[in-house]
Order: sequence, then C-alpha cells, then structure tokens
Amino acid sequence: MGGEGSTSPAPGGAACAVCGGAAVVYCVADAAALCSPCDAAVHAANLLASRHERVPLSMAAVPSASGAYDDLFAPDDVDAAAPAQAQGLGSPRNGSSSASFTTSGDSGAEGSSLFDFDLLSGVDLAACVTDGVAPLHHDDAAPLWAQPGLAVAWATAWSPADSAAAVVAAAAEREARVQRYREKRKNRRFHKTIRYASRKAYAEARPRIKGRFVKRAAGTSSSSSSGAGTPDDGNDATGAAAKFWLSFSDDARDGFYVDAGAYGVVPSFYRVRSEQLTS
DNA sequence: AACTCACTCTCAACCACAGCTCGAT
DNA sequence: TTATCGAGCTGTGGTTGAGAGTGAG
Repeated sequence: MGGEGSTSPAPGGAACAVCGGAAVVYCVADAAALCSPCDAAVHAANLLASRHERVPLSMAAVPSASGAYDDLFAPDDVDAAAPAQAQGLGSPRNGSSSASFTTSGDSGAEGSSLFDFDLLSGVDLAACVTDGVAPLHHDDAAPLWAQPGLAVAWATAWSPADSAAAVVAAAAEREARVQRYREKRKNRRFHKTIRYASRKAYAEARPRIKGRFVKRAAGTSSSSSSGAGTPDDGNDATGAAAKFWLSFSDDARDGFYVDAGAYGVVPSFYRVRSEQLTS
C-alpha cells in the first residue's frame, strides 16, 4: 500500500485519482488521493466504503515526506497476500466500483497500529484543508483535538504553530522508533544460544523417561524405587533408566554408555578439566 | 458451499539438578 | 571491607500432547 510511494499524496498538490482535480484527502484503504466531491461519491457507495479511514492530504504528507510512511508500509513488512493490495487493486478508475475496495486488511494492520486513523473518524474532511496542516475547527465546536476521547497531548495548548511543530516532531520520533524496530528485527537471532556449556553437558547426560528428567538412582540397585523405572514403564523405560547413552558430540562414535547407577558423577573429562584448572 | 475426517506440523510444558545470584552475617 | 554461608533462582534437552493447519472425500 503505497510502499513505492506512487500513490502517496504529494505535498501541496496531489491529483484526485478519479477526476484528476485537486485532491484534499487520502484514503488509506483505497491508497488513493481524492478530491472532496469524489471522496463523497466513492465512499457513499456502500456501508463498507463509507467506513474507509481518510486522512487530510496535507497531514498524510508529513510522514510521507519524512519517509516514515515508506517504513510503515515497506514491501518487506506486508504479508504475502498484501502485494495485490499494495499494487492497488485498483483505483476507482479501473472500472470496479468502490465496493471492490477492501479495507486495509492485513497489510494495513501494522500501519493502523502505528497510526491510529480511528482518531479521525467523523472529521469533516472538507474543512481540514484550510491551513494545510490540521483541521482548525469542527463546525463551531471546540478544536477537534480538544474533544473528548482524543489524545491529551493534542488537547492541551493547541495552536497552529505548535501543531505543525508537534506533527514534525512526532514524525521524526516515529521514524526513529521504526528505525530502531527494523534494526532490532534485523539483528534478531532465532538459533538457541548455550550460555552454560556445563549445564548442557549435564542435561545431555541426565537420565530421562519420555524426555523428562528423572531422579537419579540413590544406589546402583535402587533405580526402580526412584521412579525412574516403575514396573508399568515397560522394559524399554527401565532399560533407559538403567543405561543411557552419553554423548558429548553429534558424532555417535564419541559417545559411550554409562550406567545410570553411576550417574551424578561428573564426567571424567570434566574431572580432568577441573584438575587442570585447579592445579 | 459446507462439513467431516485423517494426517502433518508446530510449540509449550514437563522433569531433576548443577551452578549461579544475592542478601545476611 | 572482605569472606563465608545458605536460600532461592536459572538454565539445560528429549519427549509428548494439544492445537492449528491442510487436503481429500
């Protein structure tokens, strides 16, 4: 969705995707800029279309110009199914009615989480273009940002100058957050890291039954009383408890059988290593 | 188209205990 | 300030079962 920026509203003069006139709003779901009449016409087609989230064009242009939009909707961030939408299932020109447009869906989920378009629901979009930055007033009521349910930060000490600065600062902060996120994702490591080799060695050498660790035998002849080999476990389980394969490498040739009764003794190479360290 | 069944795949939980951490003395 | 002690916590791997996903009928 606008990942290539082809449909991103250009600051100060985007063309309406329908009539080619001066666009005033940007429909996120349609990935298209629209003029006021076309916006009304397209989004009045049905209930679904009417719920499309739209943002004042100049407001959407701020993050777009900063590159934050490109980060939020970068091609590598969208699902495999998204490219069809990202390429624009069609502007209203393609003959399909607005009913064929889908909401942002999967590809827009991430964007929605980062940019809460719900805050703009019910905005008189036609009145949002007066200053090119943000809507000054909603009819004759208090400033939009001061209305209940909107962010407190917006509601306090609002002024056009402050608003513009706040938008720019927010865009920069967002871009920084996205950058940190992408860096962290790039450095993500999925392979397991062993912090304590000794614990690994002990875990590998520890007797198990059905994959679970079992208490080591108190004595060489009491392995069955420790729960490591109940009569119901069958011969294989008892055998596994009585004798288990001890291997310290992936190569089975390096392994050797150890009597479970003797388990608990530090492997010989460990003793040797320990003696080397202490001497 | 909707539903059921069989099969495959993924992943968290389980277990014992050596070794580490940290506060108390 | 340093050393010692003890309680509590952490991390380790193989197996299993639950749940999700998928394709055929």
